[in-house]
Amino acid sequence: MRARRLATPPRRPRARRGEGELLRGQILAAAERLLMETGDEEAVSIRAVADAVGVTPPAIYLHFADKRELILEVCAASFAELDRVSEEAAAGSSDPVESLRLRGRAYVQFGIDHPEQYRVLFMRRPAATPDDFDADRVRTAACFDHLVDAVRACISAGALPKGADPFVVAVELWALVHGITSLLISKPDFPWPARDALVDDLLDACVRGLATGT
Amino acid sequence: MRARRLATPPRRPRARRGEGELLRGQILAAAERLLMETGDEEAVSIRAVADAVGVTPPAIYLHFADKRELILEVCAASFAELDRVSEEAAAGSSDPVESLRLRGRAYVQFGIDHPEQYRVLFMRRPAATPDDFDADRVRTAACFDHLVDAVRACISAGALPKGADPFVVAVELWALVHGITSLLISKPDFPWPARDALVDDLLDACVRGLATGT
DNA sequence: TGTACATCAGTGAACGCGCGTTCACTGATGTAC
DNA sequence: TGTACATCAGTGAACGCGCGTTCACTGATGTAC
Repeated sequence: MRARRLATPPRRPRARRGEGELLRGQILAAAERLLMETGDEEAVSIRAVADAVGVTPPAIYLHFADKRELILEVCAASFAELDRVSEEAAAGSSDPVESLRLRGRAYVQFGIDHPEQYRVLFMRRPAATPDDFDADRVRTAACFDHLVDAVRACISAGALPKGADPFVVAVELWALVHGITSLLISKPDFPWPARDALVDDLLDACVRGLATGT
Repeated sequence: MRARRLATPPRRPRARRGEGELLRGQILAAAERLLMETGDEEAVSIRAVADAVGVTPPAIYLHFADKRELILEVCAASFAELDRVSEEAAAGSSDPVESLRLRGRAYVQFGIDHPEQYRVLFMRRPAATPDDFDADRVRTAACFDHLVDAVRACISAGALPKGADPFVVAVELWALVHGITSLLISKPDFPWPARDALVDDLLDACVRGLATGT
């Protein structure tokens, strides 16, 4: 999809001296807003962001080295947000398995609410440059670690076998909720069963199955 | 990623009269090969395909209305291939649960072997036009129906409860293997546990859990 | 057996597009004296 | 209190790129007479 250009983009008044950093925040906000509104990473071009802020394209380069850096920063914010809503939801119950359910639901809900961010975070081709990879890995791990902790809590509570590897179980649960989330995003017209029930049923079945495993 | 252009693309000899259809097949083959080699849908441009075949870009339009139609046809072939390898693998055991395991493994293996095709089929933004959607839905369903049948076999064999809805269970199992497959593709550098064991464990846990469900 | 002709299978050049990025510049604003 | 000046926060125009697609054409090939 190509971006539509405004005939006369409204011009933002130039920042006063010492307030140049204001633009940086506005660029990030505009980039995220474009991602939400267009639902298309391709539409978030340097020119489109500049238009949205009311500034000329070269002004972007006063605050970001290149396009990669801009997108990366937007992703970092989304990662933080996903981690935040997951933690918040998980705090909704003191029962570790119920907490895991809530966490799973929140994860899927984040994907539904921010499909293009989710796509960039988890469904994109891995970046070509090592720099991107490092940043990606660190952030994935940060978010993932909380899930591993949640699995440990289930093991401690006896809902999962004492001998279970928390990391492996976390990977399995991640794959599970990611599978639901990404399919909902990619195939919105498929006749899906009720979403929350799907998440709950599958998580429950998995936890039960792992609990009774060989 | 931008495609590199060859300085002097080798020229394909013109087909003889009545053999114009040969080019169609060569175009499809080249498009699929480009998808495999570059691992990037963006690299499969009309010009790149034409270069690969040894023909000029307008020649493509003698056989395909536009780019969309060309990509769609490549996808259809991949869908058929995925269905074929799944069925073949599933035939490897007469035990319905073991058969399901084999099917799951084959599905994941297909994704690993054809990451860019898998991405186009299952991880892409849903197409904007109704035409694309229809074709997509039909093909998804064709492949999906075999999974529903496999679930029915498990129910008949008593491995899953008599009251289970085969469609819902199939959706859950699809989400499960898709989750593993798509994460392996998107995050190849994540420290994944052994792949086949992951698929088997998760599928088994899920089937056990569903069997002992409320 | 020869030749005019229709057709098939393409070619070559160009269209307008949006993209990321660079470069030389400008004009308002605060500050030193 | 006034003014020269450095600096900050941008602008305007252009670069070369690859893209999908269109259009007028051409040259080999088979066929009808």
